[in-house]
Amino acid sequence: MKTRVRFAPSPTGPLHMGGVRTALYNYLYAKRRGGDFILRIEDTDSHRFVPGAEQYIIESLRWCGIVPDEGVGIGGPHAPYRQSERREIYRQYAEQLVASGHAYYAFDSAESLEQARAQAEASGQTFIYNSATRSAMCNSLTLSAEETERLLRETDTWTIRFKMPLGRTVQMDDLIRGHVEINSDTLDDKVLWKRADSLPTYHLANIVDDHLMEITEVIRGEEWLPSLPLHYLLYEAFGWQDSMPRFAHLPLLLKPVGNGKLSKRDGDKMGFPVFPLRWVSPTGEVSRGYREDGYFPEAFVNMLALLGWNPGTEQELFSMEELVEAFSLEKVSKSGAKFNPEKAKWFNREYLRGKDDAELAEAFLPLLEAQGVRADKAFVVKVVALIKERATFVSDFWDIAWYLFKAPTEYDPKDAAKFWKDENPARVQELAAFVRDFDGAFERDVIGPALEEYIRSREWPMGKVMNALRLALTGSGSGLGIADVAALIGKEEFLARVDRCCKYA
RNA sequence: GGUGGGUUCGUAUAACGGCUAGUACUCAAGAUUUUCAUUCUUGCAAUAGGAGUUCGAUUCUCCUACCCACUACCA
Repeated sequence: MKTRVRFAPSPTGPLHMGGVRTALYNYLYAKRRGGDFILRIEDTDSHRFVPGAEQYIIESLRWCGIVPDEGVGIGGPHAPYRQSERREIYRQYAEQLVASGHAYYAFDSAESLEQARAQAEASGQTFIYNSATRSAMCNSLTLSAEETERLLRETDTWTIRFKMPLGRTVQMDDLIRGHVEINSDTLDDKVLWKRADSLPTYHLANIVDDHLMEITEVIRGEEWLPSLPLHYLLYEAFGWQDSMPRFAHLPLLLKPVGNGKLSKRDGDKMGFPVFPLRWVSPTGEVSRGYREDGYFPEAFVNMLALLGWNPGTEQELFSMEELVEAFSLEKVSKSGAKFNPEKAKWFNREYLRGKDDAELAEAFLPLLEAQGVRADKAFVVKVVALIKERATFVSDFWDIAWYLFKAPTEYDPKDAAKFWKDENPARVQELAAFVRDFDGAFERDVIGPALEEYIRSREWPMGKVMNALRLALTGSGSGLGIADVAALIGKEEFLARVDRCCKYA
């Protein structure tokens, strides 16, 4: 049987990086087994629907290189893939369950449920709508057939609840957690059909769609583990247990410090993105994204892949193809993974170094333009080659190498005090004179050694003079090698900068 | 409160029940370099606690502690 997995987010806001990881693991699992990855949108909660969220999800997956084989935005043999467009499908299944005695109509008002809960709480107990209490509630099991008929006909305020069996030990198997069992008496009669918007709840829609779409493995977040027994029982009630998918519940992504799962707040507080892409909420609130923060999608994906999974080898850098090749659910860990923003940066640094100079130059060009600099592409390629080992993001380039594009107009006071003193200004001027008369090629490996040789011949202290010269050329006492700077800015600019610095002082 | 899940250096993780508990990030020190960064080398640092099974337990069992999730007509 062909492997078919799905990622089924709810469009209630931007896709969290934990969600991206779930999508990624699904994708990797499918591709490893030559199967299909399906994107299904679970928008059965009309109240929490957020405009733009679905497009955001699609765009995020695209940016990460997680390409669905079927689903919203792509289509496929099981279309539509948006649950709100499948509402007619679910109704019959919900009623089938009522007909077979696995579910029933419930007419309890929100107030009466509230009251039941309050009452239970007052006596120190928790109200559970199940075999222990359902006989005292208002539903098709307690009402006469006629009354039920009447209510169904005359009102539209009914729900369908699953009739949780009494005294069952549900035996479950999870691909990551192994065997899990639970007594059904601790579970409640979950609502399968909501009166609120005439739609199924997650549980019903999810099971029906996974069945209809021939899903073979359900890989989802750990927060779903508590509802796994209900899902098992639902498959059983439908008589679908033979084709029931296997389940894998992924560990949660936790906040970098302290306890609890990673939330949007943590990102804001600690200065890292929680979302793949920048998101502007309908109320205008902005959340930063990995893409806009300058992360390469490959780095983001690589980092995410290793948060909760390991290849069993010491390899850390993986292309998507390599991830597909190496991925297996057996190597997914059980415990939650604290996200480490520093490691995320490390991954980006590694990927930045691996990029070729022309590509990086291309990415740098717009930033130069924003700084009002017009630069020749070939020149930028040379600059990038020199600085990429010093950067984490392309956006670091300007701060690292701005002085290769324009002359400094100010000089770091501390460095100036340290280096622009004693004989040094005079020495730098003498060096400039030497450079003026220098008729060798103005290249790194020619002018560099020439300068060194001159300094040595004059028996000046190498470090002090070089730093004074650096100050003149770059405005700072630290940075790129003098030979590189000199070669890149050229003889004329070299002389002009020394001249300007001397006058400035 | 109830139910379920989890627990190896600060973090991510490795270790068929068997070497001195490995690797990466971070941090520190040293080397290299004209400075900074890079690079290289070295170092710091962990099996939550307690019983049990076993010749031997990070690994299996139980108890305790702690953490997390769920406990909606949300997903």
